[in-house]
Amino acid sequence: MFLLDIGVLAEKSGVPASTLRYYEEIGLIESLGRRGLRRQYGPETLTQLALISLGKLAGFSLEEIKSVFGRQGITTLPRQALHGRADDIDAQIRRLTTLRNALRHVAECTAPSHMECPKFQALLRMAPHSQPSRKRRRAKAS
Amino acid sequence: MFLLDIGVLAEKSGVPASTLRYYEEIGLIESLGRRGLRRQYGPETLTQLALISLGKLAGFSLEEIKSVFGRQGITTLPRQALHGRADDIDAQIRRLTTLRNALRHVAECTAPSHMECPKFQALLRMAPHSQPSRKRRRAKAS
DNA sequence: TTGCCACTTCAAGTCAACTTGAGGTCAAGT
DNA sequence: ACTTGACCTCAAGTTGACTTGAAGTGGCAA
Repeated sequence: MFLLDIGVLAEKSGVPASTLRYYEEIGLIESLGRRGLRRQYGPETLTQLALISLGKLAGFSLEEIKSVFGRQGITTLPRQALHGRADDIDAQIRRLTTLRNALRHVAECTAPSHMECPKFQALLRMAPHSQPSRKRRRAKAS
Repeated sequence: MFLLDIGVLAEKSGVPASTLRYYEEIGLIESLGRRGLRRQYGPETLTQLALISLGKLAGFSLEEIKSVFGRQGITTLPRQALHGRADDIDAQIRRLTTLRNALRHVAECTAPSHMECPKFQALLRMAPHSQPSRKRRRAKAS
C-alpha cells in the first residue's frame, strides 16, 4: 500500500496531525480515503507540505498558498501569475538582503550612534521604497 | 522644533497612529514628550520604524525586533549576536531562493504533473533541510 | 472478547499584532 | 468664548493559524 496514515505523514513531514486535519479542513491538502477512521494520504502530500512550509516562510498566507498550489499540487495558474509570485519573492529577497547588510554593518561599524550613521541610513533607504500590494502573513519555522 | 507630532510621524512613516501608540506601549519606540496630550517623537524614530518594518518583513516578531533594536535604536548587542541574526536572514534568503526557483521552474516546465517532476522534486529537496531554532512570526507589508 | 490506543469530531481556547469604539481633553482658529 | 478636530485612555473586538480538551470509534494483538 502506498498510502500514508496521518500519523506516519505527521512524523515524516514534521507537521502535527492536528495541523494536517486543519489544512484538510481549509482545503489546502486532501486525504485519499480512510482506513477505519484514520485519514490516508498519498505520498505527493509530502511534497506539498514542503511547498506549504516554504510558502509560509516566504510570508504567504495559507489562502495565498492555496491559490498557488492547492489540494491538487500546483494549480492551473497561468505562467504569468507564477512569475508574478516569483517576482514578489525576489522583492522579499532584496528586502532581506538590505536588512542583513544593515545588521552586518552595525556589527562592524565603530560609529557611536548607528541611528545617525550616514552609511547605515543609506543602507536602510535602499529597501522600503517599493511596497508590495499583497498582504504578507506570518511564517513559522518547524 | 525638530520633534514630530504623532500625526506627522504616522503620515511620514505610513504607520497608523494607533500602531505607534501600541509600539510605544510595548516599548518598541518611545516618545520624547507631549505637547498638550499629543506625543512628540524625535526624527530618529522614522529610521527606527523603517528598521522595524524590515524586521517584520524578515519574519521577526516584535519581541525579537525589540531585542535587537529596542527603544534606543540599535542596542548594545554583541557583534556575534548581530552576525547570528544576519546568518538567520541568509538562511531565509536561501529558502526563498529555492521557492522562487521552484515557481519559475513550474512556470516553464512542460511536464504534465509537477508534483512528480524529478527536477521539481530536486528543487524542493534543497531547502527544508536546515530548520532554524527560532520562531518566525508574521510579517505584513505596509 | 476484551483492551488498547491512535485516531476521530466539534467546540472552545490561545497568541501576536493590531484595530475599533466610547467617552474625554486640549490648543488653535473664528 | 466657543467650536473643531486631532489627539488621548482603556477595554474590548478581530484575524489567521493553530492547539487543546472532551467524548467517542474502530482495527488489531492477546
